[in-house]
Amino acid sequence: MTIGEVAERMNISISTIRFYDKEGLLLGLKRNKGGIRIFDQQDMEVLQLIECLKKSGMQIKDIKQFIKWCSLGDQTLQLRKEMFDKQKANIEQKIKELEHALSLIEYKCWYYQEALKDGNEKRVKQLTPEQMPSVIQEAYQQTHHLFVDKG
Amino acid sequence: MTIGEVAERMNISISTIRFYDKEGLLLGLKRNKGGIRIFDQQDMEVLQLIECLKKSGMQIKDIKQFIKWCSLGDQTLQLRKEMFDKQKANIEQKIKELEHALSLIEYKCWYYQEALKDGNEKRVKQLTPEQMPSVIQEAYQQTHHLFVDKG
DNA sequence: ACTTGACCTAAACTTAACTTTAGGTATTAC
DNA sequence: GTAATACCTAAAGTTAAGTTTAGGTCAAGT
Repeated sequence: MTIGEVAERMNISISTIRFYDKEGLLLGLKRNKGGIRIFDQQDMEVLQLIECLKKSGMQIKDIKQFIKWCSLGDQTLQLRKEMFDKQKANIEQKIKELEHALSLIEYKCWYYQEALKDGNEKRVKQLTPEQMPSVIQEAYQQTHHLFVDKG
Repeated sequence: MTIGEVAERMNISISTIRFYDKEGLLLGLKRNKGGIRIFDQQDMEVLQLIECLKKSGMQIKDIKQFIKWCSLGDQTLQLRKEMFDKQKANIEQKIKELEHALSLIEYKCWYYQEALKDGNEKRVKQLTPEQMPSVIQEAYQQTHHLFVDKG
């Protein structure tokens, strides 16, 4: 496959793929006699791995390091394991933070929904936790130290 | 409180706080006669809200927009609600992506742990899902289309 | 009086991850 | 044969979210 086909299939831009190649993330990528990149199934899989690791918050330079380690064989197994152990902890932490943020946002969604019923924030602002739906109450109790008077 | 005290308490750098102020995120922040910023409890709460929204992936310009809407009163309630509804969907999507990435990473952690027992990847590379621990099997089945031959 | 420390501003710099531009090659379509 | 396409490189530009720098004010301590 050519770069254009890969870009369309995977929904990544052509320039991004070339950028990854330049950065050394696509080790072993073949070219034809004219210098044009030819992608096979494995190259596609590397690209998918890159996208997944990026979504996990890993930086390009670390993905590059990992890919380089892969090419160096068994003596880098320990390093690769440590990298993933660390990344696992990173993701778990991120998920926790997002869940916490979600609590706040869910409270806010409910808050504004109530405020809109009245056209103003007076009533909802004065509600005590006991007067909130239990789902919101939980969100509120996790995050109410964050709430601003202004709403 | 002064900027230095706030920075230390909240573990944000002084320059970041000044940057937020310059960007208009700290509307209504007072100064003393010498021009020095004086923070009260409400300003701290706004800062906490900013940190939380940032962690949720919201951009500074959107946080700024929200804060501006707050200052415009009840006619912006609908807009504020829509912003949070949208942000709620964003976070839920992000959590899903992270959980998917976590599956891959958990598989990788297990993979390298097994590989290290042998000093190479030969055995672990050939295992079928039935031969994996069930937790890993689930992760594998969600993500095995991503795996590269090289490990 | 003078030095120190905490504050101030404006403006330049930084970093990551791309994207855009400018100029060139090679294959296919008419 | 020439025009349109899809590819190529190197280098400059972009954006977000800060950080750093340079130069200045002000209050407190010695």
